Amino acid sequence: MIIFFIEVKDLPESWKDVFHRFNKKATSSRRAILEVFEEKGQHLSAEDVYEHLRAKKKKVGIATVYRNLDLLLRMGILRKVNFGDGREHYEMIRRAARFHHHLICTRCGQVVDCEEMTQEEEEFLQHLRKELEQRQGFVIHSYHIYFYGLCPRCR
Amino acid sequence: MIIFFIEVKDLPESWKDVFHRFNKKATSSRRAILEVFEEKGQHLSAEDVYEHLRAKKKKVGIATVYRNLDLLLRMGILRKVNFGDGREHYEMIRRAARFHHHLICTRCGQVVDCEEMTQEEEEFLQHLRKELEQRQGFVIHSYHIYFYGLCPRCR
DNA sequence: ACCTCAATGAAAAATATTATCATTTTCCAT
DNA sequence: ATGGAAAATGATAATATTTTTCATTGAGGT
Ligand SMILES: [Mn+2]
Ligand SMILES: [Mn+2]
Ligand SMILES: [Zn+2]
Ligand SMILES: [Zn+2]
Repeated sequence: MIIFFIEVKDLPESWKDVFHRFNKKATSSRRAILEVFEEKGQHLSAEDVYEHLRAKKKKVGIATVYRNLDLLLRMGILRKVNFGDGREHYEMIRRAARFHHHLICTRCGQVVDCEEMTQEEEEFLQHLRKELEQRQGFVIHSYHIYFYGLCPRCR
Repeated sequence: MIIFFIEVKDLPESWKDVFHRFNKKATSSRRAILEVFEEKGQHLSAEDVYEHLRAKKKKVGIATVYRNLDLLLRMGILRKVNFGDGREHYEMIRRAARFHHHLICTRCGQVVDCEEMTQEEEEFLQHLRKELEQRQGFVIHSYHIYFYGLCPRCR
């Protein structure tokens, strides 16, 4: 019985292994931050994360939030997105979820994820990427497309 | 003779007309800022512009630089680009120059313009844009592709 | 259980951007 | 050209965001 209890408690936390792989400690702050992203979704600023943590009665200093957002970024767990509102936002990169772009309303700031990508689109971007790698001598790890316009309510 | 002189002096300054069209005054600060972009090229931060102005002995307050970068942005003369370095950069949108994307080295921060776009690429992006407009109900005015990776020296 | 060093919190500092307001400049009507 | 209204500017203060500092805490290996 006790063994069973331990198992179900530890199983969802393969984050522990991820941190270990990076020689980083799986601290409660780090887990709590990841939990916020898993529960509260995308496009969170440092302040957003900080507020969500407070709401959950998990006290984490704002400096620690910044430090760990940067760490998770370097670990490839988060990616940084910029919507031109003067602060950085982060979202989780899930292997499960499709890669996506962003559609931004330049009037009200609304952000929409563009998830569906056709096979054709996928191929095209791979092609463009290869071409750029050759032309510029870069190794390209990722890309990000932002579309700007007016949302249904603002147009 | 005099008429000729006036003509060649005023001709390059159709900026005057542009400002007039927007009911904005063609002040010396604004012209000086545009001159910096014409001479010093792309990817300038507010501070960069400010420094270039000082170097040219043209004294413009930093607040005025910020105000006018924003104005030129709204007028569609500049576009804002973000390379994840904590400050906003601006570059001129020239009808003459080709639209371009950016390739960013995530280690050293180097930024490369990707200018050449094939007919195929152009068509593809128009297609994607149309599709998104339908699907999301947005009107899309522009887009921007960022590629991230390692530059030849950092790879 | 102990020990070491990474991680953290609180606060100060550094950066970047925006707001305020008195003064100056532009530009339009005379 | 001159005068005047209104916009634009400069200096500075204020705000917002992110980073640094450093004493204390806690994670994880032994
Ligand atoms: Mn997203
Ligand atoms: Mn560019
Ligand atoms: Zn909108
Ligand atoms: Zn590099």
